[in-house]
This record gives sequence, structure tokens and C-alpha cells, in this order.
Amino acid sequence: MPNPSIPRTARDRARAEVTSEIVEAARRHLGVHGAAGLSLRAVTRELGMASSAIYRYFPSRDDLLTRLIIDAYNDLGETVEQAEAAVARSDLLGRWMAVAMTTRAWGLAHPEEWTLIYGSPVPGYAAPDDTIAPATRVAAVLLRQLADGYHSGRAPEPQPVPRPVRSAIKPLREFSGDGAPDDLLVRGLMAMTQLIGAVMLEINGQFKNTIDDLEAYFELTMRRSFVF
Amino acid sequence: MPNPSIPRTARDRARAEVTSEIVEAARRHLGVHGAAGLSLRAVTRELGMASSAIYRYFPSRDDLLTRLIIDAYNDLGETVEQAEAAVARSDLLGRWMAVAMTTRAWGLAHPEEWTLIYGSPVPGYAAPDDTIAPATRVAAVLLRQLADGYHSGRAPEPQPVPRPVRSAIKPLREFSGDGAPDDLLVRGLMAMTQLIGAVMLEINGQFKNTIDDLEAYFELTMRRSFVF
DNA sequence: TGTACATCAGTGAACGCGCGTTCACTGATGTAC
DNA sequence: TGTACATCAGTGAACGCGCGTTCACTGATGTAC
Repeated sequence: MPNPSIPRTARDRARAEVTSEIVEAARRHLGVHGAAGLSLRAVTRELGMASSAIYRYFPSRDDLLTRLIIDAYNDLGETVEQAEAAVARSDLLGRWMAVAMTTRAWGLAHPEEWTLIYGSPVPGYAAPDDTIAPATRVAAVLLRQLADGYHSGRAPEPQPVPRPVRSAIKPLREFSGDGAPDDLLVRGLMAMTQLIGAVMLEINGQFKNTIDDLEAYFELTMRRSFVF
Repeated sequence: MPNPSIPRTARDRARAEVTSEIVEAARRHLGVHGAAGLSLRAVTRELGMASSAIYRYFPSRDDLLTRLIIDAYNDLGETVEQAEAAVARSDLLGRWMAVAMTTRAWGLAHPEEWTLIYGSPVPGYAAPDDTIAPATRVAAVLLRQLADGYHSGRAPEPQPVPRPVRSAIKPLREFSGDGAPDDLLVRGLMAMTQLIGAVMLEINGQFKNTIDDLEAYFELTMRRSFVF
């Protein structure tokens, strides 16, 4: 049985090529008009094909959007994973800073795709289940750091976590296994919130007229947000 | 000279009334289709008037959007100011928690307007200068808290702030006067980032399948983000 | 108080535009024998 | 290797829709004398 992901015939090869051309053109169009304004006709126009031709590749506009979202999650996830893997396992601060700085750099380089995955949902679009797994890649890296820090005895003195919160983060607990106690999970979530929040505010221009050198400021706040 | 903001004739009264009806209808429409999909025709249709009639009140779609943005900033700002003013001046934790919980409540109650002011900019729309002043109301409340905490000697042991960051936050420093030293400004910005980030992530549904009781979790993280 | 004129809200038709999706079709590529 | 049929990419016209904005107009309200 041939692997269907490896194109075999000329037709298959052409199909794979045109598909990725469509996705790339669509990605470019995101930048100009945002996700809500993504237009199939504009995409096909740029590729010089009939507007109806796109339906040979994507059954609808929403399916193209889904593909863009999955690609964005995977691109960010892969970039972060690679940067983090290059740091010595015992260097927890280095690993955290690698995640933080790489995430920011990716967001600034791909603001539309950032908005696509972390911004407000596109009206009328419901993300299918295929997007869940790629969405968790960055979080998974951070959970591993928490577990490593905890098991090497470097966790900070735990602050109390009230009962309601303890049960509130149960879903996360189930996802993370018993790699870290509740207090550490809360600290990790806060660090993640600080990270995503800071990048989002910067991308949306909220720091305009407030902070000049955003790189230096971001670096300091991420150092201060380090859990261990 | 009569105050032009107080309607005098029947015509003026009618104009003020219709204007606010338009704004309210537009606000409702934001919820369904987002800012990018705000349609003048849909708004006039709901009010039972000709689509061209709206040009007697707003010269263009962008002007209506601007009005919605200014209203949103002012509504949030006023709500937060009032809640914070009800807390004893010396109760710094109470004042911070009032800002945090009120901000979250407002955001959850008005997710579209939240997205309008803190979300990614509407493509093709450039916010005019009139939006700057209302945008700073919440930040101004927090800066007053920082100054009060500092002048009553409750500031935490300052951590070092590297030179580049010191000059990076110069614009903020100029805005805040000498109410608080650099370290305190950084702490304040981080608390603000944690607050806005947490509300934004919750509104965008990023905590789905991660945290059950978001209110309890939010409260804990805001307590932990308290500067003093 | 009454009249003449100016101002203004609201109308409805029209302009020019772009959109997602469907459909019957053509012609090239792939497959089974 | 050659032929007959099936599969599939791509076309172009069409459907029905909604949009922001302009314009000449009507009729009501306001103002100056």
C-alpha cells in the first residue's frame, strides 16, 4: 500500500503544488484584510485561475480557514519546540526565555496568523476538532518545563491554592498528569498569560506612546515571570 | 451663548435621540458580525429608515466605528473608576481587585466592545486622535494606585531595572509624572498585562478544556499579581 | 403674531462593486485489460 | 504496447446576495423680520 502522503503521479504532484500555492496566497491575503475579509475570489485571482477552481481543493471558505489555522499553530509550535530543544535541559531559565522570545518573534513576524489563533474568533466560523492537537504544542513545552523543574527540586515555596481553584484547574491537571502540583500549574498559567498577553498587546499596538524599546521591556518582564 | 450639548429645539432633541438609537443598534450588530462586518445598511434596516438617512448623522462608516470605540473606552473607564472609588483609599489590594474584577465583568458582558478596543485593529480603519484620551482612563486609575502605594511607603523591595528598559519606559514616565520609580512602573505594567491578557484569553475561549471555574481562577491570579 | 425664507431630516433610486457557491462543460491524465 | 473507460482539474457563465455612498427630491421645523 503506497503512502498516500507521498505524491506518486504527475496529477498528485500538481495537486499538492497548487494546494500549497492556494494556502500561501491565502496567508498573504490575511495580512491585508484580516481573517473576516479573506476572499476566495481574491485568492484565485492572484493565482490566475477561475474563482470556481478553488472548490477542487477546498470544499468551502471555512475549510481553507481551518487549514490556515492548523498551519499557524504548527508553525509556531515547531519554531518554539526547536528553539527550546537547543537549550541545555538543566537551564530552566534559558528554556523559558527561549519559548518567550521565540513566541514574540514569531508573533511579530506573522501578526495576522497570530491574530488568527490567539485573537477573537472569526464571526460565523466554528473551529473543528482538528485544530485542538496543534493548538496545544506550546503549552505542552511549558508543562514539560514545569515538570522538569519540579522533579529536580527547584520549585518555589508553594503559595496556597484555594479549593475552588484546585478543582477549577482539574482539566489542565488531567492533561498534564502528575508532573507538577497545583501551585506550580497556577504559576505556569500566569507566566503563559503574561507571555501571550504581552505579545498580543504589542501586536495590537497598545504599547504605542507608552514604551519605546519593546524588545528590552519584553525581555525583562519575561525574566521576572520565570517560575523557578 | 447656549450650551450646544443641551438640546434646545425639538429638532435637536430628535437628532440626539436618533443618533443614540443608531449607536445602540450598531453596538448590537457588532456582536453578531464583529467590527469588520458592521453594516450601515443593517443598522438602518433595523431602525426602519432608508439606508441613506444614516449620512445625516455620521459622515461615513469609519466615523460610526470611532464613536463606538470612544463609547466603549468611556463605558469601561467609567465603570472601573466608580468601582475603584468605592474602596477605602488605604486599601490598596481592594482597589486593585476592584479594577481587576470590574474590568473582567465588563469584558464578559461586552465581548464585542472589548475586542473593539483591545483586539486586533479593524483592517483599513485608522483610529483618530479623539480615541486617545478615553483609552487611558483605566491606566490612569492604576497609576494613581502605584503613586499612592509608593508615597505611603508600601512599595516592595525594588528589583533592578536595566538601563535600556529604563529609557524604554520614558514615555510612560512622562505620562505618570514622578509618582513611582521605574521598578514600580514595570510591576504595574506587568499587572496590567496579566489583567488584560487573562480577560482577553477568557473572552477568546482559550481556556476552554483547561479551566472550569474561571471566576475563581481569575481572582487568585489577580491577587497574586498585586504589586504591593 | 404672521409671513418669507433657510435649514435640515429623511426618501428612494441608482452607481459600481465584490462576494461564495453551483453547474454543465472540456480536455488532460490515470488505470485496467 | 494499445485501447476504452474513468477520474479529475479547470473553465466561464450564472445565481442571489449585500455593501458604502451619492444625488435630487419632499416636507417638516426653525429663524428673522
